Amino acid sequence: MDSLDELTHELFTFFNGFSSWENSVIKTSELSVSEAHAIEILGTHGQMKMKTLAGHLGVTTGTTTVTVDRLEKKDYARREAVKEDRRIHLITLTQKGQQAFAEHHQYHSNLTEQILSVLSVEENQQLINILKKINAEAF
Amino acid sequence: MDSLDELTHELFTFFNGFSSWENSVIKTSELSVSEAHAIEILGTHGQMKMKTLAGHLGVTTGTTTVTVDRLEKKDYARREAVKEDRRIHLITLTQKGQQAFAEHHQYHSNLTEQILSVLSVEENQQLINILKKINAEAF
DNA sequence: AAAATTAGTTTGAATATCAAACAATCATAA
DNA sequence: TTATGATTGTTTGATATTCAAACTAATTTT
Repeated sequence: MDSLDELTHELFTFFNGFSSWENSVIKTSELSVSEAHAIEILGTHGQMKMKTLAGHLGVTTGTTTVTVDRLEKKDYARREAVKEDRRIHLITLTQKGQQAFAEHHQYHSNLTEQILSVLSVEENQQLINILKKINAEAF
Repeated sequence: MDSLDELTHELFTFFNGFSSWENSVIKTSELSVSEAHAIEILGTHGQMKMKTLAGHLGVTTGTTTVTVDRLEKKDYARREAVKEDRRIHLITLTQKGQQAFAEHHQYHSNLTEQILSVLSVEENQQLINILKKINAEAF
């Protein structure tokens, strides 16, 4: 097996491990996968309009309407009117939504610690360095 | 921002980039996400029974029945009887299914090359080394 | 002011998913 | 060897997810 194949294999094994970990974490919450993703985006980037949220989620605005409806019903988010343009609604996390975001972030930190525990200090630095490069340039 | 937070951020940025890349690749095909996942698992591990496939997919056997029905209808996979135990069906990729798997694998290689292009030879080696450790021990 | 554009919602259809009930087959124990 | 129990996979009924296209309301352009 050449180096390209080897890296491909390790990359996708890693990705799949991450995926199933993420899914199992979400299943412990009261949220669906799409709701959890919306909360993560809103928590990370702050309030935004429907169209921007749809863009981040990679789905249509129609789908996003439904997701935000459910989040609103469960009191994780709310729509806020904008005076300057009454077509626009800013989606904002409620207290409960921010709480859920914080909890989810804690889970992420836990996984990172788990990963760190199998790496040396030097490897940790290498990994940060490499990920920064990839994130900035590769996608 | 401490080192743990920094790594958490880079890890999940990387994971999200990977996710949306994977989804956009699947959207170019005639396959749904769940069908593509099933093909990837069957292509990687070879033929297996429903229950094992369901386990790999992280869904119930009921859901897997539906997925395999569709793959069979589109001629990507077929059920094979087992003489020793007639309850079991081995799910096998057809020629067309293997073709689809090969194409998908090619996409994966392309992404890996894209990632490699922003790394030095040394960083490439570091990344393989680190991923191997994580995949073997962390999840 | 009319026409075109934009933001978001609704609708109708296909797919995804689960839990629970079910049918067929196999294994075990009396 | 039969009766009981366990396993494998399918079906069913319900809810969730998603999209494209039609639609409404508001804003911008001409």
